[in-house]
Parts: sequence; structure tokens; C-alpha cells
Amino acid sequence: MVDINNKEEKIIEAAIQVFKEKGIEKTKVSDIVKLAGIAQGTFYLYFPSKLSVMPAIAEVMVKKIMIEVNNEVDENASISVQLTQIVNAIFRFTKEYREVLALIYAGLSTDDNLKKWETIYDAFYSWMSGFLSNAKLKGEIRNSVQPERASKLMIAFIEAVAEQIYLYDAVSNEEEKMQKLELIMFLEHALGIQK
Amino acid sequence: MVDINNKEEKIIEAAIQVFKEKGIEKTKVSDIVKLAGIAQGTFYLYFPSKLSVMPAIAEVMVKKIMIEVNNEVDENASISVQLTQIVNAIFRFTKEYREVLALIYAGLSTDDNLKKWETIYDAFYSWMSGFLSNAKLKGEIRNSVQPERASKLMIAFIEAVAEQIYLYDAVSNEEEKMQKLELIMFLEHALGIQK
Amino acid sequence: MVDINNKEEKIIEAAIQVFKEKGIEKTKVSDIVKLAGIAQGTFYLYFPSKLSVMPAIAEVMVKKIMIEVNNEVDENASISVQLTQIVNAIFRFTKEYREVLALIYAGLSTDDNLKKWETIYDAFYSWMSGFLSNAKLKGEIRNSVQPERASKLMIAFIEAVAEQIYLYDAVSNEEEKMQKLELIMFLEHALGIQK
Amino acid sequence: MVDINNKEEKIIEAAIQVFKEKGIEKTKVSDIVKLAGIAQGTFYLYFPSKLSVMPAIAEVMVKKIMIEVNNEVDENASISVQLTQIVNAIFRFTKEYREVLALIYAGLSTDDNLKKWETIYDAFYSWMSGFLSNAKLKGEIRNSVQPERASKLMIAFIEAVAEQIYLYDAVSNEEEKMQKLELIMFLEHALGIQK
DNA sequence: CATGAATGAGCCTTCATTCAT
DNA sequence: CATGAATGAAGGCTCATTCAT
Repeated sequence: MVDINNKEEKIIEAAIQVFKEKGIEKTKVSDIVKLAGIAQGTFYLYFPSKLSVMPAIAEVMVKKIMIEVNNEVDENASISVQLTQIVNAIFRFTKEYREVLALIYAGLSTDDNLKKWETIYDAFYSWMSGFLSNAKLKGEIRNSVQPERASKLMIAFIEAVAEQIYLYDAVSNEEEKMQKLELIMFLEHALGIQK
Repeated sequence: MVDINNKEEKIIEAAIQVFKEKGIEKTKVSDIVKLAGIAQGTFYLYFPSKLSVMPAIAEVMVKKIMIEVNNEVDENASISVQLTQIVNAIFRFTKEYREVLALIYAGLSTDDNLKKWETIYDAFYSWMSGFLSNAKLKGEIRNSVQPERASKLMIAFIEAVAEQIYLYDAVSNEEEKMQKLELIMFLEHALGIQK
Repeated sequence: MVDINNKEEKIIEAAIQVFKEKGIEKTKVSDIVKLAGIAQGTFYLYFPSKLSVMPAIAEVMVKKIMIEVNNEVDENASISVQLTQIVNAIFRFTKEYREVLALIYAGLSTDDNLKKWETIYDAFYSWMSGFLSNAKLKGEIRNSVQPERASKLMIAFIEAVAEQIYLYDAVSNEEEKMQKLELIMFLEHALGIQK
Repeated sequence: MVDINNKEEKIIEAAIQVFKEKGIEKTKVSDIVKLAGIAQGTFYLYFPSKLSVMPAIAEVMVKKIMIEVNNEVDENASISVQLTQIVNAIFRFTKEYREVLALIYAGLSTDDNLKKWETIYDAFYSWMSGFLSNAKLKGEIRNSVQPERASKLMIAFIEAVAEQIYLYDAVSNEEEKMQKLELIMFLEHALGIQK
């Protein structure tokens, strides 16, 4: 009874794995099922098409990043330190899963029915919104910050920079570090954090 | 001099058009050549493969966005107004070409040899960097801003938010406006603009 | 005694139904079992393969047509009237079950081992043969008619015309009626019926 | 310039050949193209799908049968002899191409858009109609025969009996001959031929 | 007897690319 | 330079059948 949806999870994990290695175009369903240890036809019992795994992958990705962030952020640290921790967590995650992330963007825009993206991110937005609300209550950030909207901005911002660095640029470690610092400074000013 | 590379341009424009309408996966070379009004084989006289149009498209896209920005930004306006103008231009452009942009990301990451993205954006980064340097010289933004790096951050940021709104969210006009205002406020604080 | 072979009958009836609606190619075993309200595997407890339902269907079809004919034909009517009744019955039946009939032909010729067609029609041939013998004894049809053979001719003939009208032609009601009259006249002359 | 549509004809001929040998289900497009000596993809330049060859085959079949009939019938012979010749031609043809004929029925009813059957047969109907009109003018058949309609009846009748013998029954040569004679007698009476 | 999840061989079709004209 | 008919490798998907429960 333990492995309800066992196969579905296996497929998703295998898909993430293969996509990371081969890219979306070059990944065959046969690759996925081979790694998942199931038959070709079984795939289609759980997903109607190759691309339809994408939303499921996205969901898993969001869960992963939230775990990452939760683990990294020290609740007792200062807002400034916490901000750095958030950036670190997102950067680490983006670096680890850069290919998959690119795939999700491609896959989601490729497949038709998918404006699910927003829904998928909801949990992360909520978390970030709570983080900002809290900081605002404590007077650690400027009062004009609107948590709901700012949370979306922040996530979009940090991820975009991380992707710029890890997906599109080929940047030295040194430069990577400098960019990250510039980003954090940007965010501190944007949020009106007083150090 | 007029129709030097006439066919090549036709192909690029046709490709942009078809990609906008059908997405990268579903676009066939035959669609492109049909719209370009040339023969199937002719395509391969100008581009070695389907994906190799991507960098060319990207280049055109960057040209387009810079024209857009240059047209929008009033050199005599205040920095704050100019910032809004930049955001407006990028938003308008992203809305118009959202599919193509997604395709470029996907296409560039799909194609193997291409980390050209950076190179392609160089002109835009330079422009933005100049913009920031200038503002810094005039003391309109905080002195700690590092123009080279900040320009990348800003472009990534504004584009990411625009994409979030136009690609992934299905957002009301009202909410779109509010998000844009929040973004501008964010940027003003980030850059330390004094109003 | 009531639901002996209950499931088998359910399968056959469901198969007829689905075949009528979807055609032989597009009918999946899963469609049949769904309509029959049984599990996929159960199908194979009663039939060794998909095509092997065909003879069973054919048998049911023949039973149906004989019921139709028996109900229609008035034993006390004149031979001429009876002939019309036979034609009417076969026409009605063909119209109702045209798709299934086409399927039976296709199915029987598709499946390898089956020249069972003849056997299946035997009962109908016998009935018609008896009908002709009887008429011959009573001197209502020409004496040279050979009942055994003529019965096959008649059935083939009437069915063929009905199929021509209902399967292949898209014919007006008026024309349908005229064709039927021409057919009956044909048969009357062929059998040498004196009116 | 001679081989315009060369490939299309090759495909049709190959399809007829392979269908005759393997049946419709078991025929792969790859079998057809192999025999036609062309590439797999080329098939789809001429036909949109596997089943769409069917109408083309049907057309060829009708042409073939008309050639057969025209060759067999002696214009100067008596109507009775000519009738026998028509039956012989159709029987011979049906025997030769029984599998293909069965396939056409199956194929036409399988594919959707096809009530083309009637159109395809038009030429044959016309020929037979002319044959009957002529005989009627010469007073060789009963005056009440309506050539247009009777031509359809006759073709349906003769073909149906031939198919019954060659497709569905497994009949001895002797019985085959007897059935044919019974059929001719049937037709003679039906048409009111005076010998 | 009944189930239905799992299987996997197999085929149709697509489409980027080539090359003879 | 231009053409577009021809190519054929490649892979997504189906579905009849099986078998452990």
C-alpha cells in the first residue's frame, strides 16, 4: 500500500534525470521508461503524452526549491542575512537544475494548455509573501512594500539573475560572486533594509 | 545594395513570424519557406540547419528592443521618468514577442554550441550600462551602483517580470498596472533614486 | 439457467453495438468490455482473440434476420406478397445493421481460419429453400427453379441490392422505393411468378 | 514526361499486389513502398494516409473489370450468349481479385469520407445500362425493364453471387458451374429473354 | 471465475535534409 | 543561385494480450 503512485513518481524522477542529461528534444520516451524500469506502454497509463510530464516536473521542482530555501534560511538571523540565504538557496538550486529549468520553460510554452505555471508557484509565492509581511511588521523593510506583489518580483528577479549566470553566461567564479553581491545590494536597497 | 541578403532577411522575418504563431516545436522548415516565398532547398543555402536561424532571430530581437527603448526614452526627462519609460518599452516588447523570446531561450539552450546569448545582448547591456553611468555621474542614483553589473541585473529583472506577467500569469489589466508600479518602485529604491 | 453464458452474450451484444458505432478498425477491446461492464481480462475468458467474436456476431445476426423475416412473412398471403415481405424484411434489417454486416464481411475475411460464413447462413438458406420448394410444389413458381441453389441466389441478390442502397449509395427515399420495386419485379420474373 | 504520376501508379499497383497477398490489416506501408521501389516518405507525398489508397484502388479495379467485360462480350452474339459472357467476365474477375475486392469493401467502410463508391462504379453502371437499353430497343428483353435501375441490380446480383462463391463458400468446381447456370437462368427469366 | 494494471512489439507518420535538374 | 521532389531515420503512441492477485 506504500507504493501508491509509485510508478508515477518513478516516471517523474526518471524524466527529470534524463531531461537533465539529454535535453528535451533528444529525450525519447524510451529513455525515460528504461530508467524508470517500466514498460513503454505504462508511461501512457500515467501521462497522456511526452510533454505532459512537464507540469508534474515543475511541481516537483517548486517543492525542491522550497525545501532548499527552508533549510537554508535561519529564522533567527537578521533580515539582511536571511536575504543572502534566500539568494544562496535559489542560486544553488538553479545551478543544480539549470537544464531542467530551461526545459520547463521550453516545455511549458511548447505544450498548449499550460498556464498552470502560476498555480505551481503559488506555494513559493506564499512563502515569500509571508517572509516579507513578517519583515514589514517588524519594521525591517520599507513600509511601502506590498508583500503579495513584491514576493513575485523578488522570486522573478533572483531566479532571472541566477539563470542569466548559470544558463546563458559563461561566467567566472569570481564574477559570479560579484554579481551575487550586486544583486543582494540591489535587493537590500529595493526593500529598504537598514543595516 | 538594396536586396543584398534579401532572401536571408526574408527567412529570418518569416521564421520570427511563424515561430510567434506556432511555437518552436510545431514550426516546420516548410512553414518558414512558404511564408518567405522561397523553395525548401533555398533555406539551406543560407542556414545550415533549422536551429541555426535562432541566433539570427535573437540578433534581430535585440535590435528591435533597442529601437523600442531608444524611441521611448526621453533624454531630457528625469531619471525617474526615464526608468518608467524603459520599463514600458521592455514590457511592450515582451508582450509583443513573448513567444519568440521563449523560443530563443529554448532554441539557444537546445542548440548545442550556443552560449552566444551573452554576445547578442551585449549591445543592450552596453546601452543600459551607459545609461546608469551617466545617471551615476549626475548623482541621480546611488554611488555604489556598479553600472556594468547593474545593467545586467536590471534587464534580467524587468524582462523576468514582464515574462511572468505576459507568459505565465493570466493577469488583469489592473493587476498588470499595479505590478508595473511595484516594479518601478522597487527599481527606484534599488538604484537609490531620489525623487 | 437464466444467466448461463450471461457474460458471453453481454460481450457479443456490446461488440455489435460498438462495431455499429465505431467500425471495426476503430473498435478497441477496451470499448467492448466497457460497454459490457466487465473487466478487460474477462473478455479473454470467453473469446481467444478480438476477431473471434466475429462468428458469434454473425450467428446472432442470422438469428435476428430470421426473426425479422418470420415476423414479416404472412404464411397465408400469395407468393407475390410474400416475396415483397421477404424483401422488406431483408431491407429493413440491412438498413439497421449495415455497419455490422460490412464488418462481418471484413472480419471474416480478415480472420484467417474462417470460411464459416456458409455454415452460419445455413439456417437462413434452409428456410428460403423450404420457401421455394413449397412454392414450387404449389406451382406458384416456375418448375425449373432449383430451390437449394436459388435460395442462395435470392439471399445474395436481395442483400446486395440493399447494401448497394444503404451502404454505398446516398439515395433518396423515392429512388429507394423505385429500386425496391424494380428488384421485386426482377425477382418475380426470375422465379416465374404468375400474378 | 512520360512518367507523370508514375510514382502514384506504382504505389497503387504495389498496394493492390501486397493487399492481395497479406490482407489489409497485415499490410504495412513499408511493404507497399518496398514493392513500389520508393522511400517511405514518398508514399505520403501522394496519399495522406494508408487507407486513402483505397478509393484509387477501387477505381483501378472498376477499370479492370470493364476491360474484362468489354473483351469478353461479342457484340454480334445473341443477348443470351452475351449475358453468359458478362457473367463469365465478372466471375473470372472476382475470382482473380477476390481478396482485393474484400479489402475494398472493408477499406471503404473503414475510411470515413467514402461514399465515393457510387461515383467509382458509374462508368460500369452506364455501360450496363446501355447494354440493357440496346437489348430493349431490339425487343430482346421484356419491355418493363428500366435500364438505369436494372443495370445496378444486375451488377449487384452477379457480383454478389460471384463473391458468395469465391469469397465465402468453399465450393467445388462442379457446384460452381451449377450455381453459375442457375444464376444465368435466373437472369434470363428476370430480363424476360426469349430463347 | 474475475480483475485491470502492466506489457512491449510494432507501425504510421513526420520532417529536417539532400541533390539532381 | 534556386528549386522542390524525394529521402529515410527516428520516435511517439496504440492496443491486443497476459498474469499476478
